[in-house]
Amino acid sequence: MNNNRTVLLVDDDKEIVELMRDYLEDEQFEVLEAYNAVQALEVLERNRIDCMLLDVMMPGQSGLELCRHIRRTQDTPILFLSARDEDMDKIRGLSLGGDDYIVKTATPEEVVARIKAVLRRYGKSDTELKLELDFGRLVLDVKAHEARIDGSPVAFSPKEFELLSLFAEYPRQVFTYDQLLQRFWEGIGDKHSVTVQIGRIREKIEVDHRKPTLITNVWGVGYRFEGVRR
Amino acid sequence: MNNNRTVLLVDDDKEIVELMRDYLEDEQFEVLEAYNAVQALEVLERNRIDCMLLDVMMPGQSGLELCRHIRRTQDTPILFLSARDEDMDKIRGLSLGGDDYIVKTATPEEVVARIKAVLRRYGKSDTELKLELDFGRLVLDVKAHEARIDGSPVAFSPKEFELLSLFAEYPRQVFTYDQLLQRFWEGIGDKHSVTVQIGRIREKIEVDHRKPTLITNVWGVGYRFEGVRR
DNA sequence: CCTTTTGTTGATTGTTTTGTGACTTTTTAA
DNA sequence: TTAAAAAGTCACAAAACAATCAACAAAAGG
Repeated sequence: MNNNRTVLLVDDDKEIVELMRDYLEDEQFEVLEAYNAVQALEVLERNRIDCMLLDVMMPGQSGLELCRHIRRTQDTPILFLSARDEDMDKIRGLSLGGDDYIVKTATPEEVVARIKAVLRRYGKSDTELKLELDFGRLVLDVKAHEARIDGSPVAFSPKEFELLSLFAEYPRQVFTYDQLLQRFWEGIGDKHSVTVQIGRIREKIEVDHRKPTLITNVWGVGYRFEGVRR
Repeated sequence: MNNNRTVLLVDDDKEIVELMRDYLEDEQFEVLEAYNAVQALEVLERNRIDCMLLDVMMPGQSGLELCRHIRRTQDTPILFLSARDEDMDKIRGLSLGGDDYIVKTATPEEVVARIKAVLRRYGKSDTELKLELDFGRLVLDVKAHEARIDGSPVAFSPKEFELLSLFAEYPRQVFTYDQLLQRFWEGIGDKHSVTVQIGRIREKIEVDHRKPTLITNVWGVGYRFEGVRR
């Protein structure tokens, strides 16, 4: 009897599947495979899985449809795998609190780390989730809606705090202007608004806000949070 | 004489109740059952329970109403059982630190584990044992429904006292307008009511009610109690 | 039945936030 | 090296928000 966590890999690229399987099995995961949506559904009928790694852009848009189907029938965390950032909007519409998404350029180590993170988060309840995000100099107390720099509280506006929380929840992940606009400006708005908002956050959290090290800009793409959880 | 923990199961689906009862009795829990809100209230009148497992979506919205009633009369940890994620907002408004939330796809083993976790957490907290909340200048005697400022009793209206007690029980935690409306105004009502009520409490507990230090506002979010337990 | 207490609503005032435009600086690539 | 594009800064005005006072309605108590 195997008591390990089971992960279902769904990707039409066999090489990727095999690569990921090796990594995951090294980490004591039980791995199931599927190369298209139909196969995935078959596997899902016969097996109980803990988490699914899903390529969104398989032939025939079927990745998204598969996801929709799963969302209707069960509540399994999904890790979306996507080559392009543009699909993000669609994915966001389908994803739930336990989900995550990864760009294909990510290393297998990163993917494994994300899967572990998702499972850790999912197994726990809302109340059990760690609510203090500690990055050393910067600490976010989500429950108290408070940010502290070097121990002392610093006031953030609602939008600032929401933005910062999102960044802090997903360190080292790039958020594009479009993603941020979608999420915090209802899709309508100017890149400029993002820039200004980021600037205001930086003023408060950076040592030298002219040379930001905590929220860095990825030229032509967006922003990334560089903090490391303690 | 049975010295075990007592769990009340409330769900209109008898199968689920029976399934859960078997699992819980295997784990040496004392189990009480109810198939609707009315029955649940009857059971609650006659028995002391340690924890309640409550289906939120029973016929007639009665799950949430039942919860509201319990929250007004006693402080028992509730494990919310819900089929969908959408109910989360309402639940969050009613739940407290000790509570938890489970989706219906969870296995019985998971549910049992969660119940144990909730009881472990709940049993530890000494907040429940002490009936006097002492913040120095302000002392709340929750049982006696009495508040004292600098030793002398001050009159609070029922709503004022309930609000203040909630804040005092969970210092530094932000309560949003929505959460407060859910809990004290049956979900219907105006933000304004909250503001005014807070204003009246502040008049009584703050040194300078123009510059509140005990109940502070978190812009665009809600209120937070800043007192420190002695 | 009247008085008192308690809760809600409206109007007003003062404060905080936030998007925008003008302008500067940095980065990239030719 | 330079020009174009992207990012950053700053200040200002409009919009959103909170606090307060006062008036009103509803409930409770005698």
